[in-house]
Amino acid sequence: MSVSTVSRVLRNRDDVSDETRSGVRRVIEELGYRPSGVARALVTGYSRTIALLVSDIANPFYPQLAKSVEQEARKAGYAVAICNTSDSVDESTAYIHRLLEQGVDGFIHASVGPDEERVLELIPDRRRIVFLNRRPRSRDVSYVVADNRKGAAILVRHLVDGRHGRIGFIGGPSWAANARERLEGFFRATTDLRIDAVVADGDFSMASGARAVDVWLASGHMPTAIIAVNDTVALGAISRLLDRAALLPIAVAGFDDIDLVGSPIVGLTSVAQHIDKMGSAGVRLLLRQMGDQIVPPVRKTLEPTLHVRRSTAEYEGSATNLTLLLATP
Amino acid sequence: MSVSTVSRVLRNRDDVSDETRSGVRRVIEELGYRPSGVARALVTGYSRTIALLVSDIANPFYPQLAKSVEQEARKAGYAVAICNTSDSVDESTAYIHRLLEQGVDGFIHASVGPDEERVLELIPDRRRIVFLNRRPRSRDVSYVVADNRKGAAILVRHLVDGRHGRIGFIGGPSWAANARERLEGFFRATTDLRIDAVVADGDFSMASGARAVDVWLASGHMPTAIIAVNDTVALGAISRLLDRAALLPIAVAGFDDIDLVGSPIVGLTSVAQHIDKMGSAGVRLLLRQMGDQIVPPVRKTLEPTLHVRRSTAEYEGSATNLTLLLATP
DNA sequence: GTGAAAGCGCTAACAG
DNA sequence: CTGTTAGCGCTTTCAC
Repeated sequence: MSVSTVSRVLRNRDDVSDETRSGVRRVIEELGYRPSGVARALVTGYSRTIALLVSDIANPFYPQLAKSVEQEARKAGYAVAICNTSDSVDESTAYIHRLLEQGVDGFIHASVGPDEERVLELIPDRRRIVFLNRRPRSRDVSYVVADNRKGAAILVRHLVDGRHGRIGFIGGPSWAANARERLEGFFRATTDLRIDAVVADGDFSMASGARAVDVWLASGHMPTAIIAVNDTVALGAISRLLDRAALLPIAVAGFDDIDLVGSPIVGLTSVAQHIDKMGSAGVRLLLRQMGDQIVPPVRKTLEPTLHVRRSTAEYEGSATNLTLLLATP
Repeated sequence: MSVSTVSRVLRNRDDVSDETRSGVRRVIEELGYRPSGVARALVTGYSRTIALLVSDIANPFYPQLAKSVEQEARKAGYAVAICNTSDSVDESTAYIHRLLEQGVDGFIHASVGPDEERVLELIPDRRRIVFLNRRPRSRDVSYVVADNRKGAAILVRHLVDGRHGRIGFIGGPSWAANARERLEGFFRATTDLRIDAVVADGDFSMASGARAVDVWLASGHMPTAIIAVNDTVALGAISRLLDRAALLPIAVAGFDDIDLVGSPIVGLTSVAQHIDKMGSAGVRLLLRQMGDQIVPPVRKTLEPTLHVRRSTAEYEGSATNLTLLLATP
C-alpha cells in the first residue's frame, strides 16, 4: 500500500475501495499507528488550534468564558490554548508572536488591554480573529459583546426603584471599551433620571472595589447604592464594607452575573451578559470566517438581563442588604 | 546566504561570524520573516507545548492552578493547552489521543477521573507526564499533591477545639485519590479523638454540598460541624443552609483555600494546599524530566495550612458562624 | 565559518 | 481506484 492510499483512508475520502479501506484500517490498528498532526499542519497550513486571550484566567469571568469556548471548539475538533495577557500590550504582543509561529489558526481576543492596534497589525488577516467582551474600534473585525450601556441603565433604574437617590459607579480602566460603555450607560441613565451620580476608578480587581469604598468613606460622600463595573469589583466593595462593619444600608450591584454571585452566600444583584453564549458564538463566528468563503465581519450584541438578589433587595421595609445584615452584631 | 546559516543564527549558535549574524538579523527584520514552529516541530520532535488536563475549568480551584502552570510554563517558553475532561475516562482518552497527534511535549494531569491506567497506557513514556492534585497508584510517575490526610486531621482538631462533638464529612467520588485521602484523614482523626463522625457522598460540586445538607436535615442527624472535601462543596452546603434558613449553629470548613473563600463575604475556614506552588512545581518537574538526562520520578507532598475564618469561629461565646448570622432575621 | 543535500511525515497533483 | 512525485520549512549531517 502506498502512503497516499493510507492518507486517503485517514481523511475519509471516498475514492478508496471498501476492501482497501478496511485493510488499511486493520493494519493501522495492528501497528498502533498515529498520524502526525505536526506534519499535516506543515503541509495544509492548519493546526486545528485556536488561541483564547484573556486578561487573567484567575478572574472568575474568564473560566466561564473559557469553558464555553473550549466546548464549542472541541465540537469542531479544535484545541484551545489559553493565554493570560494581564492586559499588558507587551504580553499580548509576545503571545501573539509565539502563537503565530506555533501555527495557531485563529484568535479569540477576550482580554481588554489597550492593544487593539498592535494586535491587528500582528494579525493582518481579519478572518483569523474575533473579539469577545470588547468592541473594537476597527470596523472590519468581528466581535460579540453585551449591550453594556443598556445593562448599566437597567441597574440604575432598578436602584432608583429601590429609592436610591445617590448612586456610585466603580469603573474600569479608560482603555477598556466595556468599562467605558458601562460608565456611559450609567451616566446617561442617572442624568435622564436626575439622580446624583458619583464615580470612582477601578481596574476590574477586587482590590479596586475595596479602594473605591475607602475613598468614598473617607470623603464622607458615600452613595447609598453602588454599581460596579463587574462582579469581582462588586465583591471587593462588599468585602471592604464588611471589614469596615458599615452599618449603612448600601445596595451593591455588579455586572457579568458570574456563577458564584447567584449563590445565596453572596446574593449579588447583577446584570448577566450571557457568558456561555458569548463564548460559543465567538467560536462559531471565528470558524465560519476562517472557512473558504469570504464572509463580512459580524458584529453581535447580546441583550443583558437583570438578576435581582439580596444585595439590592428591600428588607423589612427599608433599603438594606447583605452588608447591613452581616454587620449587625 | 544559505538556509542553514539562517537556521544557525535563529538558534543562536556560535559557529557564525558576527558580521554574517548581524546581516542575517537585519534581513530577517526587513523581510518581517517569522520562522515556522510547525516545521521546526516536525524535524525536532518538540512543539514546546504542554497540556493541562483539568476536571472542569469553571471550578475555581482549576483556574488558580492553570494560572500558575501557565506562568511557569511561559518562563520556559512553553505554551499550555487546557482541556476539560469532566472526569470522564472517554473524554480524557479522546483528548490525549488528539494532543499526542498534535504533538504536545508533555502532560500535566490534574483532573481526578478514574483514568490512570488508560492514561499511562496512552502515554507510555513516563517522563512526559506529571500528576497534580492526585496521587497515582503507579510507582514510577511523578506527582505533586498536598498531604490530604493531615489536612483533614487539622480540620477535625480545629473543630473539636471549637467544642463540636459530631462532625460531618461531605466526600467526593471514591475513584478520586484526593477525596479518599481526605476522608481517611477525617476518619482517623475522629476515631482517635472519639468524636462522632458522619459521612455524606459528594462529587466536588456545589450541588453535591447542598444535597448532603438536605440528606442530613431530612434524617434528623445534622452534625454541628461540617467538613467538605473541597471549598466548592462547602459553599454548596452553606448555600443550602441559608436557603433552609437554618438556625443551627453549624460550623462549615472546606479544603483548598481558593482565593474567594478568604474574602470576608464568604469567610470560610479552609485548609490551603498551596495551589500556586503545586502548579509551578509540577511544571518544573515535567520540564526537568523531559530533558536529556534520565531522572527518577519525583513524589512531592506539600504541607497543608489551616486558615480559620468566620465559618467556624466562636461568636459571642457560643459556637456559631456565618450561617447562623445570615439566617437570623 | 558556510553551503549543499537529505529528510522529518504528511498532502496534493498527476499518471496510470 | 491506486501509486508516484514533489514539496511544506525547518534541522542536521557532511563537505568544503
